[in-house]
Amino acid sequence: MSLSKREMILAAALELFTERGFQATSTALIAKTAGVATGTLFHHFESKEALINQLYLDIKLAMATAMVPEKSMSSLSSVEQLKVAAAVLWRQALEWCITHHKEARFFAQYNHSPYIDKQTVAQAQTQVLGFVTELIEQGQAIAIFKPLPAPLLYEVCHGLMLQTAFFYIEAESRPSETDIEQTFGLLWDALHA
Amino acid sequence: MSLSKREMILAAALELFTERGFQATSTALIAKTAGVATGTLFHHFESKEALINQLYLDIKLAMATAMVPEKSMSSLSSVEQLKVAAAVLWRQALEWCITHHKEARFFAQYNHSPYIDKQTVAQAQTQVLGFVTELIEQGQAIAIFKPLPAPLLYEVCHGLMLQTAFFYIEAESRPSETDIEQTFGLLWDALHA
Amino acid sequence: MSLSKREMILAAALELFTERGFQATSTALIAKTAGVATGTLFHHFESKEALINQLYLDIKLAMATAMVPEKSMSSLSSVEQLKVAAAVLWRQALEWCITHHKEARFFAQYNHSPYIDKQTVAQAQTQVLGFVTELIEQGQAIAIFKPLPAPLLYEVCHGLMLQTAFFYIEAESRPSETDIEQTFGLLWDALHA
Amino acid sequence: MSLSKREMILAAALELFTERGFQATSTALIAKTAGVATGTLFHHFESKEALINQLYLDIKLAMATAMVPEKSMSSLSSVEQLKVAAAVLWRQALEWCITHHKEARFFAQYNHSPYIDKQTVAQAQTQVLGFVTELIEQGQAIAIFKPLPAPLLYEVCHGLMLQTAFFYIEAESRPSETDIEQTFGLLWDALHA
DNA sequence: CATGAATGAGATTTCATTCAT
DNA sequence: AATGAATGAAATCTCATTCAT
Repeated sequence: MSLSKREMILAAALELFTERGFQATSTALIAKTAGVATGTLFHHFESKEALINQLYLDIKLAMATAMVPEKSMSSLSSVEQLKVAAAVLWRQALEWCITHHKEARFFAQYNHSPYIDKQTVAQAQTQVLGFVTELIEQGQAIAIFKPLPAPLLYEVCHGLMLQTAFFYIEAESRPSETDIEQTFGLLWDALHA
Repeated sequence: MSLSKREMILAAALELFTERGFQATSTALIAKTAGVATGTLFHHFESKEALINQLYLDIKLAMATAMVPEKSMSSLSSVEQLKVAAAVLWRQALEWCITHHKEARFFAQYNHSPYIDKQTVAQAQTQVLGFVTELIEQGQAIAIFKPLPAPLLYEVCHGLMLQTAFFYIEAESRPSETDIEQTFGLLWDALHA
Repeated sequence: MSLSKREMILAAALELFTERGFQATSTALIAKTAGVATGTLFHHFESKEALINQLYLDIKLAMATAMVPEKSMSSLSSVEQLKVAAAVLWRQALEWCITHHKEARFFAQYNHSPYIDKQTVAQAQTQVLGFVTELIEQGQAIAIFKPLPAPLLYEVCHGLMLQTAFFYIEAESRPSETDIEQTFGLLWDALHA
Repeated sequence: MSLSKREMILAAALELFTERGFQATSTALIAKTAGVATGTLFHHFESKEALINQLYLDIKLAMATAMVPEKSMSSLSSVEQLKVAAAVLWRQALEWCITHHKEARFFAQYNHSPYIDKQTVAQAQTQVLGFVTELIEQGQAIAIFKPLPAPLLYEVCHGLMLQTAFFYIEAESRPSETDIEQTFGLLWDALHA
């Protein structure tokens, strides 16, 4: 068996939650799809909600791993450096979303859903995607980003990226090179002081 | 009684859906909160889903009424005119959201929820908030907005506004005059070619 | 329909709880036996526990009604009066138990069970069977009963009666006149100073 | 490790069964509390029911050992001898219950519970506590005890003792010397012809 | 002896909706 | 229009027990 039962449950849940929604997916169906007994699901996850929260963290982590910059964001001191770093993150995020259809749809649907604990969201924001906040604060430090609250700008970045990715996924098309540059412009211009 | 039973049901549903979520709110609780019998709810609305869709339309309409410009957007030909018109819409929308707490939370939660029919969303977008799309197309016509797909830009406008409003609501604070201008900048700069 | 659905549920629950035990009786079986839908049970009783507590109170009340003395116990001043009153209660209680098989078994099984709230037991003891406590205190007032705590003596009365009734029920026999007198002796002699 | 795993399982079961009830205590919880794996419990006991029956027997045996008279009860021929012997048993039983809190609660709860086999109860009554029945029959032989069925009187002894012990345990107090004598009077007077 | 992941039948409870009054 | 008792399918979660390691 290449995947552990736990992993098969998570995979089945991702598939079903994005295609049918959280409430419309029964735990029995998840278990059946994963090829395990219903009890097994509850052996690995305390509840259906615990399962979706774990899924959220796992996916955020996978996305962050795909985006993660090699150098710390706190050493960027020129506008050019910052813009290049931001553009790289934007491209990585968009491309990951496009090659990870289900995961992107999952975010689009569950990013602000009541099923995900605020605690889980906060954990993802600070621990997993902390480098985005770092970049924002760095940009504000050298006064090229608008002096709005950093958490608001973080949400703006996140929201714009997801909206853009979701737009192409829904349209079942892919952004061209130009689209990527243009849509990055949405973000950069929005942030720029 | 100043409010009809139908109106009391809608008010109770708004309160409960935003505070507890759609699924966590039973029709029995809505009826009890509204002070009517369970059967009465189904006299006025065909189903629980019909109820939330009606609520969505009602609220969108109320918000649009508060924002609605006096002149058509299609007659704007200069950058200045467009920017002023857009700024007015931004301010009106934000202020309405801040004085209509529950309604704003409702949008933040249900704007992309599976409980709202795509048909209802489309109806709101074209009939009720058509002037926003008009403004976007006008701006693209005179080449001051980025030449990205108009529906994508519509979503960007909507998303940024809700995110901003929700940020202040969650923080239980109010945006200052400067905040309003600065956050409008997020939108305007994002759109600007 | 001679019995309301609520009453049919209570009757079915009494039958099944005494024959199969609380845990071994599913709510589905109770509903089926009562000839109603499962949901109906939960329309009338908040939970399975609420059902058994209600049953407990109902039965206690029925037993008390069968035993209830015409005069207040607090006016008994001579030993003879007290003994006669006590003997009458003993006989009434035993006879009620013998003509109410199921109910008596129910008490024997659930009187000190964890499924019955302490609150429910207390309510039965003070409100429903208060006259027993009255008799005990009256006997202590004229110093013919042992000066032990009244609640302890109440438990002794109750326990001896149930044990005796249960003994005959289990043996599937009935106490003779002499048995009733002799067993009353167990109680009276125990209490007597 | 001073206690074998088997003993730790029994100790955990006693604790949990008395505090939470038989059904509300899962085998997984017993194992966890005992610090062993779930499977281990089933190596030592065939089933959850076998476990509680073993516990019942162990505790009955421990109590009997603490009460056990040095001489056989069948050689008592005078009222005085009998009364002294009975009083000793009463005191021993009460004191054991008071210094063995959990065990006493266990009896109060499970003495007539459906989880304990009738066979187990019978075994305890004849083999372990046979001397009580012996004493009763001896008293009836010399006509100082009421001529009621011996098993009924055995139940009366047992019931009165447990009720008394439980009363003090619940009240979190201890019986004084006088209380012990007075409560022994409850039993002796009840039995006395 | 010991482990603990896996099982799957079964339990309680919920809830949108209907309909006789 | 208004009521609220009744429905019964379906959902989540539990748990005693097994067995491969």
